[in-house]
Amino acid sequence: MAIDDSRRRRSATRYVLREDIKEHLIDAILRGRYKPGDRMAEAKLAREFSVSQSPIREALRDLEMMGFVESVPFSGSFVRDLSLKDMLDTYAVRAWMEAMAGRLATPNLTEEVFARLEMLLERMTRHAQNNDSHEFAKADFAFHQTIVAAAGNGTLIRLYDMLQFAYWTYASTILTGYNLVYQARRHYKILDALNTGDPDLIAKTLQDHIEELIDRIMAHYSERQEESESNPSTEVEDL
Amino acid sequence: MAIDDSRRRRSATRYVLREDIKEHLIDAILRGRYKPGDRMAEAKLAREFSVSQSPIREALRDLEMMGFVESVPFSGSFVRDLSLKDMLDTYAVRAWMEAMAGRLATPNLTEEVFARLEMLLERMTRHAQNNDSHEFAKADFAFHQTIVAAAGNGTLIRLYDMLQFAYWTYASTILTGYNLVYQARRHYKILDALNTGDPDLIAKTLQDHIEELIDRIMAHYSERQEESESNPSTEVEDL
DNA sequence: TGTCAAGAGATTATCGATAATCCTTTTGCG
DNA sequence: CGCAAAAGGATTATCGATAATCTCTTGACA
Repeated sequence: MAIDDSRRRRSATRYVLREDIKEHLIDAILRGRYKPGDRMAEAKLAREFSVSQSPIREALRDLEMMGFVESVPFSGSFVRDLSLKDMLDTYAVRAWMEAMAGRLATPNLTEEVFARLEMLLERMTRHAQNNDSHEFAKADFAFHQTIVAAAGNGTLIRLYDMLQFAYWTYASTILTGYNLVYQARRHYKILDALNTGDPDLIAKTLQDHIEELIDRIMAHYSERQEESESNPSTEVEDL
Repeated sequence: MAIDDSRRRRSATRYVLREDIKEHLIDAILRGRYKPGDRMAEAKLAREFSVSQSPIREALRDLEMMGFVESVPFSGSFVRDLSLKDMLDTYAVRAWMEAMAGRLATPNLTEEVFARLEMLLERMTRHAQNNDSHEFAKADFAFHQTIVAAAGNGTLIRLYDMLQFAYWTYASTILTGYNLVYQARRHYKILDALNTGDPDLIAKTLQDHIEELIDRIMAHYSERQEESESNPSTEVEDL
C-alpha cells in the first residue's frame, strides 16, 4: 500500500526498515488481518518479517501514536477497536486542526502556496477520475498538509504529521465508497475561501469540509448497522 | 525533577527505564546542560546512564514527540531551539486544544468532575503558597487534563498526553517567574465558566486562560531582549 | 588553487541473546 | 472444596555486539 510519502532515500539501499514495517502493519490492520483486540507480539512479527525485534518495536510505537494500536508496558501492543466513535473522534480533532491551520495560514498565502494547491487539486482530480483511491488519498493529504504548513506553527505541523491522516483518508474513502470525483471537486470551495483572505470564512470552510466527511461516515455506519443487526462488528474490515 | 506522574510500579523494581531516562533528559535540556543544536548521541548517553542504547533510543523518540529534540534518520537527535516562537507555537496549539476540550466536555460535567477539579485547584493553591513550582505544575496539568478527559475524545486525549504540557508549564513558570498564587487563582474563572454550562463561554475562557500565559511569556522575552541585546540567546537556559 | 573521490572515524539502525516481568496453571495446605 | 503460593511458559524490556550509513578529512588530479 504505502500511502506515506516524503521519504528521501539518499542511498540506493532499502531505506529505514521500521518505516517499511510500519506500512505493512497498518495495511494489515486496515485489511482486517489483525482484528481489534489482537495481540501484536513483537517476536512473532519479527519472525514473520524476518527481522529482529527492534524495528518491529519501533514500528509499533508509531502505530500507537497514530492510534492504530494500544500499548501497555510489559504487556504488549493490541489492535485498537477502530469503531465508529474512534473515527469520529479522529475526524473531529482533524476538523479543529484544519480550522486553526486555515486561520493561521491566512496571512501567509503566497503565490507559491496557491500554485501548489492548484497543482495538487489537479492531481487529485486526475486520480479520482482513474478511481485510484490510493493515489487520491496521497494527493488529498498533501493538499491539506500544504495549508497546515502554510500556517507555520511548528507544533501544529508536528501533530498533524503524527496523526498521518493519509491513512485515515484511505481507509474511510474505501470504507464508505465515497465518490472520488465529487470528493476532489469539494476542494475548490476551500480554494475559493482561501482566495477571499477572510480567516473566519477559511476556518469555517475547512471545518465544514471535514465535517461533511464525518456525516458521510456516520451515514455509512448506520446503514451498515441496519443491514446486519446480527453481526455486532463495526470495524474497518472489508477493504 | 520528575514532573511526570501516573506511573504505577507494580513491583518493587525500578519501573520502566526508558521513562526514567526521559525525565532526566528533559530536565537536562530545560536546565541548559544540553544547548540547542547539541547532538544527543545514543551511545554517549548510554554510557552516561550506564544502560544500553535501546532505552536511550526510545526515550529520545518520546522527546521528539514532545518537541524537545529533532531526529533525522541515520543522523541523530538534536536539541531543538526552544525559542520564543516555539513556545508560542506550543501554547497556541494548547489554547486551541483546551477550547475544543471545553466545548466537548460541557455535556459531561458530572459531579465527580467538578469535585476533582475543586480538589486539584485546592492542591494547586497549596503548592503555590509553598512556592513549590514543581508540584504546582503537576496539579495545574492535572486540572486541565481532567477537562480534556471529560471531553471524551480519545484522539484529543492522546494528543494532549503526548505533548506533556506539564513540562512546558514547569519550564515557563520558572522562566517567567510568574506569581504562582495568582496563577492558581486564575483557575477559578475556569471553574465558574464550567458551572454556567455554556460551551461558547467555556471554550473562550479556556482559550483566554492559555493566551494570558502567551502574553506573559512574550512580555518576558521582550524584556530580556532589551536588557541584553549583545547576547543573542533567547533559549530556556537559566532554570 | 579548487574539486572530487576514497578512507577513517563516528553514529545510527539492526541483530541475536538475556533478564525482567506478566499471566496461567498447577500444587500445597487449610 | 477453596484459596493462596509458586512453578512454567510466554512476552516484553534491556543488553552487548555488528552492520549500515553518514560526515569529515585527506590527498590526488586537473
